[in-house]
Amino acid sequence: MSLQFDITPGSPEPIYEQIEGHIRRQIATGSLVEGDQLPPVRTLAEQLTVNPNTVARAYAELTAEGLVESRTGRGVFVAPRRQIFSEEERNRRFHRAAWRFFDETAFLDIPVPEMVRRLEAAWPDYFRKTPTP
Amino acid sequence: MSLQFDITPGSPEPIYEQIEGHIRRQIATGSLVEGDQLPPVRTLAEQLTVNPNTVARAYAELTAEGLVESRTGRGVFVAPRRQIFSEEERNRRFHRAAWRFFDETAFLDIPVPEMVRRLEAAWPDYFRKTPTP
DNA sequence: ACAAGCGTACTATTTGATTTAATACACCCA
DNA sequence: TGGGTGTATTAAATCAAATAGTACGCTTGT
Repeated sequence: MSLQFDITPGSPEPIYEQIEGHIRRQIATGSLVEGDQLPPVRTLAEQLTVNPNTVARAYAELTAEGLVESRTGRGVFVAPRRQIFSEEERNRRFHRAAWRFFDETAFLDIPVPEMVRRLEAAWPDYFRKTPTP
Repeated sequence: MSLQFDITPGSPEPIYEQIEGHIRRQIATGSLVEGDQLPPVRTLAEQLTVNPNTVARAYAELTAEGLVESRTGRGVFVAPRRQIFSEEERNRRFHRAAWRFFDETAFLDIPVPEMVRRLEAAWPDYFRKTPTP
């Protein structure tokens, strides 16, 4: 697959994290499914005008997370979707995410019920982004 | 006030952002209210074992946001709570916060209704944190 | 008027992460 | 065997974060 996306070189978010983010989202939304091959390191690097090491780093971290699998000499493939985190870890992560969300929206003066309504409304939009063609 | 909190030096989040975060949260939750004076730059710097410049940077950004006001020669004080952002900016920020939240929770395998329920449950907990004594 | 306490500004330096660069190696498959 | 794959290594360049030290101007209380 060609993995159509661009990166923002000047961004405070490191390039390798941007790459991870794009791929995570594509897996989360089903644009990439189990068994799909990611572009070769050198190919994606050329496409993004970026050093192969940077792409390799992104792939390595996704591999460490268990989201993708690297089959040596063959390529990197989307892993079967399984329970990645323990119950405790999931709670920790949810808590962190929720607090960050509150931190970022506390000064928007949006009442909680309205906030929840807008979140529910935003979810399908997030999920439908980059739909499978 | 003494602003009891610590910072994590090894963290990927810069120290000045950690300081901003703590103060923003205290304002958001009412632990700090309009007119309250923040600790002097040098005092907070000593308390956190951090360079005064780092604290000054945090204060400067909070001032730029309009959350606090610097009265020259007197100190930095919590500003009157007003509408800080335009409608458009508020929407932009909500959208960004929502997407980041989805990014961070997409692999937790929590169904959306459960997610919303837990968010609503977490809100009072967030708000009651560090209550006014 | 003075001194103490406050925010602010400036320059210089250190430190660490990010990114690029250039190789090199091992594996898989036609 | 050869081309394509992931991976490892070392070196260098770049940039933001943080520290250090100093200085200036403002306000307040004496």
